Amino acid sequence: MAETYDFRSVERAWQQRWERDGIYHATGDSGRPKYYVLEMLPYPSGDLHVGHAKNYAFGDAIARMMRMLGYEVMHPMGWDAFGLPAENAAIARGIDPATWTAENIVNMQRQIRLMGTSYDWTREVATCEPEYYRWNQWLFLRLYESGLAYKREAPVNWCPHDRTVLANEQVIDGRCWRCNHLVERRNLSQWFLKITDFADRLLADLDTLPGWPDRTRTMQRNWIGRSEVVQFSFGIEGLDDKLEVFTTRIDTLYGATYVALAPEHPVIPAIKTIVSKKNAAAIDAFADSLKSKTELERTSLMEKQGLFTGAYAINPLSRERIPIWVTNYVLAEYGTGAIGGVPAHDERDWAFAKDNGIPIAEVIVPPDRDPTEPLTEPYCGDGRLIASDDFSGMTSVRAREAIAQRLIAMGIGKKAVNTRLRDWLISRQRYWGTPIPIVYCDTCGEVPLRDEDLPVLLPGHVKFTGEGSPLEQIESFVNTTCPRCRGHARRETDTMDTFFESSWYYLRYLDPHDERSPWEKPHADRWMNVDQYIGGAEHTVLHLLYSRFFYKFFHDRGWVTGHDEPFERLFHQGMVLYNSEKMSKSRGNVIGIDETAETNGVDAMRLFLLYVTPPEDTSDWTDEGISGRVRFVNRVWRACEPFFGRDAHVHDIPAATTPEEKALLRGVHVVAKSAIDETTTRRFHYNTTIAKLDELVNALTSAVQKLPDAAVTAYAVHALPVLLAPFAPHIAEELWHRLGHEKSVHLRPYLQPDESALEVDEITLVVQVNGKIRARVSAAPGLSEDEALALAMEESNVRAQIDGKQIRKRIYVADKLLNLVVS
RNA sequence: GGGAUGGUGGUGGAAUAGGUAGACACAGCAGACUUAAAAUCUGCAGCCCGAAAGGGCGUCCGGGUUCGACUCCCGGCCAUCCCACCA
Repeated sequence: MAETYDFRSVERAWQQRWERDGIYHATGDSGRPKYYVLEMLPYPSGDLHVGHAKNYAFGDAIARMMRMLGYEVMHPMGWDAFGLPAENAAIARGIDPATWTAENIVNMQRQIRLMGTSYDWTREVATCEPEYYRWNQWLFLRLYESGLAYKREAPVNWCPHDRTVLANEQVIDGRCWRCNHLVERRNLSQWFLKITDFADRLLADLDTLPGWPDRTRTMQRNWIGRSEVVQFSFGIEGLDDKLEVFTTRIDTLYGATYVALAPEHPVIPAIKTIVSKKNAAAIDAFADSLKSKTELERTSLMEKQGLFTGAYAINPLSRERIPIWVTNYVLAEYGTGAIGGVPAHDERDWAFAKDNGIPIAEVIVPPDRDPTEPLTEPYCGDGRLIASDDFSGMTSVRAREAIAQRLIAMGIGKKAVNTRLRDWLISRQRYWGTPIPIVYCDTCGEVPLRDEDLPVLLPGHVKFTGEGSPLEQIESFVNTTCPRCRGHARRETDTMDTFFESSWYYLRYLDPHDERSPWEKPHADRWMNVDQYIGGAEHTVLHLLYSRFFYKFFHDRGWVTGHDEPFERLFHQGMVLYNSEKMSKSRGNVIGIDETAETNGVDAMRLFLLYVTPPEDTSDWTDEGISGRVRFVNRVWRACEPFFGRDAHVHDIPAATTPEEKALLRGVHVVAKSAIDETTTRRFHYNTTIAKLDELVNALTSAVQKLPDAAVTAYAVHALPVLLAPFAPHIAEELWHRLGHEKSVHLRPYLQPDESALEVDEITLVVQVNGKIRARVSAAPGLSEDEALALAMEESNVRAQIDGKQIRKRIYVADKLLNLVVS
């Protein structure tokens, strides 16, 4: 009685059964080797679409494969639940951020369950729960004690109308995204984490991560931006102050024709005292004109602008007197905020000097051609120095060392390492985040809370006026007592950047209900490090760098041991388009999980997402494409259906006699080999495995017609659910039970490929003459070279090609190819 | 400007130690079943010449190494992504 496959009821029924039986729970004491596979925890934004589904289908396939290969698999899921969208929903629609977030979590949990994923839900965490964020605060206190958390003034984007700090993403064309007022740069007192202390290790240890994509490692290297520099000082004519600058090209020092300062440079007030009133006023006006500009505008979008201050610096080696300028192109936040301008040998300095009438001056390191020929563009390469006193004649490499030593000997220079990486600003003047556990006491000043004071609870049901941080306006939150002197104190009202909690959540999963510590070390010892981390490439720098920083801190404290990197292997899955276009709500072209599960089924969706492209590539969701996988699922069902209810507990590999039988048996083992190889090599190109599954099902469909009683056919039917289990878990389980098996197919070992089943008994020998294919002959494997030659010579085509010529050389690749070189 | 990655039929892709290019699928065409359609099943299919046998060309372009190159090397072009005045 043919019944069609009713994926809707089958899929739902098995999801409930798996959940009830807890088959994906990792206890940690199974005695099997561990494998920790982790997908980046999602932000609970509302609804999932097939782009998310690709990530989960992929991670789940790996988790299921590893389980079936004998590992105890840690596969947790949770919610990166603090953040701005919840607060915006609160402001826009009057919903409490906690409520909005909780509703989204419920919905997304449902959707992720609906995908039939094998998460261990007993380990679920949500970062907005006090049970989670109290450990944020606890970790903050440990960082504070270690001197790694500190407060200082920093320039930030400030909207004068809304009286709040804005994230860079909230500044659109220099204006506030909500009120459209011009955004200013303002110095505010902010909390920072001293990630720069770890710069050298974060850089060097990238070499210990061969399982990361090269591109990601390169980007982190560039982001950290380590350079070895010489730092030295110019004297200022008429002042005792020294002007610290640094350079990677100290060999060009004799070519400096000006010094350029950032407008915020601390020496500027002193300079204003020694120049004319007119100059001083001009300096202020210039600084004001840049004040409203964001860093992006000041650097990338604007022309290089500058103003001569009226003051002069003295080149410490040449003793030349050179003008001091203020400019927009020198960054206050990088290095010392001042540079020596060498127009002849630096592109930016060249452009600036030309625009502002500053002399290019002498060439110090001429290019390899005629040194008397004037430069038409800056020369930035190395060379042999001229016009540099006793350094003349040296190569750039030698001169860099010699000049550095001279400056050091003069007591005004040193070698230093500079990084582009800046300390991590974690303060946010927002409500929906972890309160920073610091109070400001009227008498003791800045005081950290004690561990027993934690958690500092985020007050609920706050009013959003849209002006400033809501926490500032809640008296009962702000006013507190000092843990040191019991006097009056005010709480810090800034909250933490949400990247703080996502920098260590992978450890909380291991011990999610612990009330005495963020995690107990034995759990970390059992499960760390994450063996395979999966997530989007957009987190290449921030999240992955912060997590590495935190893990190194934990390692230094002895809270984790082993390799001091959290993620051994990293995989960036590609995104999903719909008909080659980005999915977006405004376009109305989002393919949701609910709809596609309803119309096509979850197994078809999972198979399609794994099949269209290798997982790292961008895939294109098309209606035709998904219907191809729906057809495949139905074909699987039809092939197995005649065997339902038959007593056929087939486990041993049956004898296969005819070529068709052998091919079918081989097809089964080819799939098993492919699935296992893709997993163990960590290539994860399951698209090729599924293609081989297609071939197997095609062969099986015809075998069910032509060889319904062959032992091999029944064997293949019973093998199919096992092979399919990691990729299409529902139909695999349903078939498995219909075929008469009791236990879940997901608790079985994967099918082990058998060498003799994989053997072929006929090969195609390719015969080439001078590298061109002239014939293909079938033969039994194991041909000798002479036998191959004899077979080749039976082909009239081959004989025609070598007729009248001499065979000069024979190349024989066993069972594959014979190439005859003739002339 | 710097860096990374990639360029294969109408389409997505396969070819993972240099050895049958285009597996598998989608779209297409033809046939079977059907009153018909859908579904399903079978077959065809890189391009050019040829009735066929067969031949020529073919993995962005140009060179090179090799008996043999999608694969390795050199030079170019194009695309995508990331960073971009970092001294």
